[in-house]
Amino acid sequence: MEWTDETIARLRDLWSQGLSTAEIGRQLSITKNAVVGKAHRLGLPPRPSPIRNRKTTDGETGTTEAAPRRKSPSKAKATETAGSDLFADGKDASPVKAVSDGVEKISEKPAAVVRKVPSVAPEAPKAPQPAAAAAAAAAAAARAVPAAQKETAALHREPAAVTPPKQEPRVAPVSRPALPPRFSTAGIDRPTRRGPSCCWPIGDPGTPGFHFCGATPLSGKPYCAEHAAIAYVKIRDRRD
DNA sequence: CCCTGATTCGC
DNA sequence: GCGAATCAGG
Repeated sequence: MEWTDETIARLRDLWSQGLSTAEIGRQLSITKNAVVGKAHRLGLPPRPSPIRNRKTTDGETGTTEAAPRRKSPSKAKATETAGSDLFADGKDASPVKAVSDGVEKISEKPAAVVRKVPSVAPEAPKAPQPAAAAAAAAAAAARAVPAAQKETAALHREPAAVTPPKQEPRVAPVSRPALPPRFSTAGIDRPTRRGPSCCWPIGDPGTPGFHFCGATPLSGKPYCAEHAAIAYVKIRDRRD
């Protein structure tokens, strides 16, 4: 992973918006582990952890030993680059758009939806805490959507034709080259100019045409005026 | 099971 | 510094 200014800016932004690490990872086409790891290294404020504070400031139990770790890390590491050729050949993800046309509601850019939800609070768009809370709630809501649809599908299940989707609710159940997100930002065009630039994603992350807006952002915001309007205010029909 | 974030530690 | 493996709670 090449941590450019843009990716770091996006990480920071998405992180502060309260998106889950996995969600951020999906947008950046990296794993949640990478997101968390980088966030820590950047000293980003930790968000409410689902687990208990394993380490209190002080050793209190003393017997806090549970050291079963590592099995064969190098093995998993080795396969890392092997799968990348999946989309390295001529086949790109061009059919994605066409196929996803009818199902994009439940699969395309879930975070984009999330991003504009907290904007429904016109009073305090600046307040970090409420915004983060709203974003978190929105994220939960976004997750609930596909889940609800899954439930509905289950309820109306036909005895004849049932295709067990198993998981991946965010991904269209239709045949599509399931995004091969392993795509470094290396090939993505980035602003030649140094300094702040709008990091609004254009296109689908991980696909060949993906790039960032690159326009001059509002001061203090990671997006330009146009995209900041979409990101922070107004719930509107957005078309890329 | 699924999800989440946190931590560890080989690279 | 990076991130997969792992842990651990909901």
